[in-house]
Amino acid sequence: MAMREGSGRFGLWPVSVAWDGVCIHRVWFGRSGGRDPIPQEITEFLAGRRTDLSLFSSPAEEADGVSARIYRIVREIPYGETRTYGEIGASAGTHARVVGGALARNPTPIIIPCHRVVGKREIGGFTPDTAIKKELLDLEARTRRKGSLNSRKS
DNA sequence: CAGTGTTCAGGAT
DNA sequence: ATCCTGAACACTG
Repeated sequence: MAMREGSGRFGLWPVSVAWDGVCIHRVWFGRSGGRDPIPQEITEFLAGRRTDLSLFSSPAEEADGVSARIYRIVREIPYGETRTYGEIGASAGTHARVVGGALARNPTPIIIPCHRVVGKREIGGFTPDTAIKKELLDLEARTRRKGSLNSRKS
C-alpha cells in the first residue's frame, strides 16, 4: 500500500494527513498535504460525527522509550475527557515536563489526542495555535452531550 | 555537553 | 492576578 497525502478542514483550520492504509504517519495543521481528501473517519471525527479513531495506528506509539509510552497512555483518554500533564507523567513514571516535551513532538495529533492533555492551571500549549486545542475540546464536549441524552447530571 | 519544552509548586508583590 | 524561581528529565544537535 502506498503512502498518500490529503487535506481536510477543521473549522477555520486546514488539516493535512499523510497515511498508508490504517497507519497514520503524520497529521499537521496546514494545507501542504495537497488537494486529495483525507480518510473519511477523520473527516467525520472533525465534524463531530465520530468519536472513535482507534482503528488507526501511529508509528510513534509503537516505538520504545518514554515518549511512546506517553503516547499510548494519552490514546486511552476517553473522548471528551481530559488529563493533566502531571497525571500522565505519574502514569508513565516520569515528570510533567517530559510529557510536554513528548506531546510537542507528537507527529500525529488527533490520532494521539494530545489536545486532551491540559495543564493543572492553564490549558497548556498547542502547536500551531492553542485556539485549535480549545476548539477540539469544545467539539468533544458538545458532541458527547448530544450523544448521551441519558447521562445528564443535574 | 548545552539548549529546549504544551509543567508544577511555592513565594513575593 | 502576575511574575519569578528551582526542580525534574527525555530528546535533539
